[in-house]
Formats: sequence, C-alpha cells, structure tokens
Amino acid sequence: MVRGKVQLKRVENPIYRQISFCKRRAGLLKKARELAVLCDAEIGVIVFSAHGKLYELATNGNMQRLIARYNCTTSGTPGKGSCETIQPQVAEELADMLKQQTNLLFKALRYKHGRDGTSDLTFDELEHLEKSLEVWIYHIRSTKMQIFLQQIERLRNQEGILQATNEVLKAKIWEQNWELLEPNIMMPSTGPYPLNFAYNYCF
Amino acid sequence: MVRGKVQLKRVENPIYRQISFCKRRAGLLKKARELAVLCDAEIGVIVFSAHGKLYELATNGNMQRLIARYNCTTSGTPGKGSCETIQPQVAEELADMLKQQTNLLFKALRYKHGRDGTSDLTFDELEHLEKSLEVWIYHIRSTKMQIFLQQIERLRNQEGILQATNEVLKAKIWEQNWELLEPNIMMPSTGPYPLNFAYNYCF
DNA sequence: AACTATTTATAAGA
DNA sequence: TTCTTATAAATAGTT
Repeated sequence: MVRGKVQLKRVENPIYRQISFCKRRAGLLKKARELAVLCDAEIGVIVFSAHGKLYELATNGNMQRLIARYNCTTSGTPGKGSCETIQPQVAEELADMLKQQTNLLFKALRYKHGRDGTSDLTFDELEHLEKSLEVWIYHIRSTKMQIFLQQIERLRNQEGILQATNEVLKAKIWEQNWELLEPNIMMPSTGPYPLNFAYNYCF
Repeated sequence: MVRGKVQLKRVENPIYRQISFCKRRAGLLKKARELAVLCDAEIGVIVFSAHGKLYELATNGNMQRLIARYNCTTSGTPGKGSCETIQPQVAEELADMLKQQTNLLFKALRYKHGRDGTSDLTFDELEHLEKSLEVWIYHIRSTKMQIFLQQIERLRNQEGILQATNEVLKAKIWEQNWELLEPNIMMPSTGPYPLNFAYNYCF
C-alpha cells in the first residue's frame, strides 16, 4: 500500500518503475478521456516508455489531425488559426485584387475629372485621394503580408518537424551502432573465440 | 463536495464545465509530469478547450521533437515541410520599402502642387500620375512577390533536402536492422567461427 | 492480476 | 478566482 507521499523522482527499482508506468499510464489516459468527454475538449496524449514503446490517445481518433491543428494553432497569427494551406493561386488572386482596386481608383479619378468638364482636382480632393491611396496600399500590403507570413510560418513549422525527425533517426542509427559495438548483448557469442572486427564509419 | 460517482458524460452546466475543465486539465498535466519523471517516459499532451484554446505539455520541452518522434515511430510521413530560417527582418524591410515608396509618391504629389502655387493638376499630369502609380504599384507588388516566392522556393528546396535526408537515414536504419538479423548474409564468415568479420560502413 | 491502505484528485460549497 | 471539505478515484506496496 501507499506509504507516505510519492517523491517526484524516478522510481529506482526497474520492476516497480515498470509497474508504476503501466498503472499511471492507464490512469493518465483515463483522465484524458474523462476530460475530453466531461468538458468537451479535444485531447491528444503521446507517451513513450523509457524503452521507446509508444502509447497514444487522440480523442478524435486521429492524432495526425490533432497535430495538424496544433501546428496551425501554434504557428502564425494567433487569431483563430486559419489552418488551411494557402491555395497556390493566392498570388494570382492578390494580383487581380490589386489590379481591380487600382482600376477602381483611377476610374474614380477619371470620373472626378469628367464630371465638371475640367481636368482639375482641388488640393483637398488630392489630400483625400492621398489618404485613400495610403489606406488602400496599407490594406493590400497587410493582407498579402499576412498570407505570405502564414505560408512561411507553416513552412518553418514543417521544417522544425523534419529536422527533429532527422535528429530522431540519427539517434536511432547511433543506438543501433552502439548495439553493434557490444554484440554480446544482441548476439551471444558461440564459443571461446571473442568477436574480432574492425569498424570504419564514413558518415 | 463530490456526490456520487461522476457520470462519463458532458457536464451540461457550462459554468461547472469550465471549472471542471480547469481543474481536470491541471490534474491531467500534473499526472503527465509525474508519469514522465517517476517512470522515465517522454510525454506530450495537447489539449484544446471547447472554445479552441490550446494547452500543451511536452516533457522534453519540445513538442515538435516529440511529434517528430511520434511520426517516426508510427511510420507516418513527417508531412510536407521545409527548412532554413527566414531572416526575421524580411517583413520589416519590405514594409519599410513600401512605406518609403509611398512617401516618395506623395512627396512628389505635394511638390507638384506647391511648385506653381496652384492646387491644380492638369489632366495630362493626372494621366501621367496614374501611369506612374500603376508602374510603382506593379513594381512594388512584383518585388515583394518575387522576394516572397524566392523565400518560399528556398524553403521548399530545403524541405526536399531534409526529406531526402530522412529517406537516407531510414534506409540506413533498415540496412542495419537487416545486418543485425542476418549477419552472415551481409558479412561472409571467414571460418568455422561465424561471428568473425570486418565492417565497413560508408553512409 | 487482485487487494487494500493511503494518498491524491476533485465536485460542490463558500 | 481561490479555499475548504467530503467523497470518489488513483495507486504503492503487497499477495
């Protein structure tokens, strides 16, 4: 039975550690499921045992989707992460939008010009035009910037994942090489003749 | 106080649900931390509240790395990604550039206005201004677009490199597993003692 | 895997 | 929100 508070440190006895791991892992996943159901949350739990075995829970049954949502949420604009990938034609659309707005602006200019039969604009009108132009340009700029930054943020996020993936793979290789170095762990020798080998790593 | 067993269903009262969410979320993360420390596990927890707020825990402090490990373990594709950090000041520079150009434009406008002491611009001048504006806007647009597209192109390239690297690393792991499983196939024995060989790895 | 003495978590109340 | 407290739930050590 439980004797005293549990100390927040690694359980040293590997047997007990393994047992604790099983029990607490089950408890954690149960708690996660409860939280999801009771409080209408979406939850993902990933557990790697000390020996690398994977246990997972995704309340929507799809960890990849959850990870995608996570990446969207943690990247770019915090405002309700529009998770969709940027459509490739966005650049086209933006160019069109810009062109449209430019045309509109100059249509207005021409209208102004033609209305009273003169080619003149007053200073105030110019002042106003200047302001409008500034606002428009600002709007166009920030929209485009936002979309591009989202795109770049997404790419950088993916970069992080890929690089981390590389690290994991490299570690795996290193581990395996290590096992090769101590083959008696993996392959017990068959006689009194020690293993005799030379390594030559070219990375 | 607690009255009876909790039913495993959504807490209907939204106030209580929110309170439960806070408490249980805290409990879940605590349990996760404990499991990680006590049992030497690596754990990631992602929680989205019903309203979309994200709470997370990665026991190694790096959710991206954990996700990468997860993807490796589940053999899932690490996803379309990319690489290389963007210069963080690119956005700033572009914004500055655009602002400068805008200012220049309106400085020219004001100069035109003040030069002859009238507030008028002729139709031809407006015509000219229109063209200049169009050219400028086009130039600004294409410059920004070009820079961003270059940037994205660079990211995509890096992504390709990283993914290729991943493939190589995975192949390497596969190879090593193969050698471990059937060493005599890869490394012919040199006599009656089958585990007598030389390695020469060139990755 | 099952049991139980304890600790821990938490629902409801304040 | 934070605290208190009664009770349910989890779990360490044991069998």
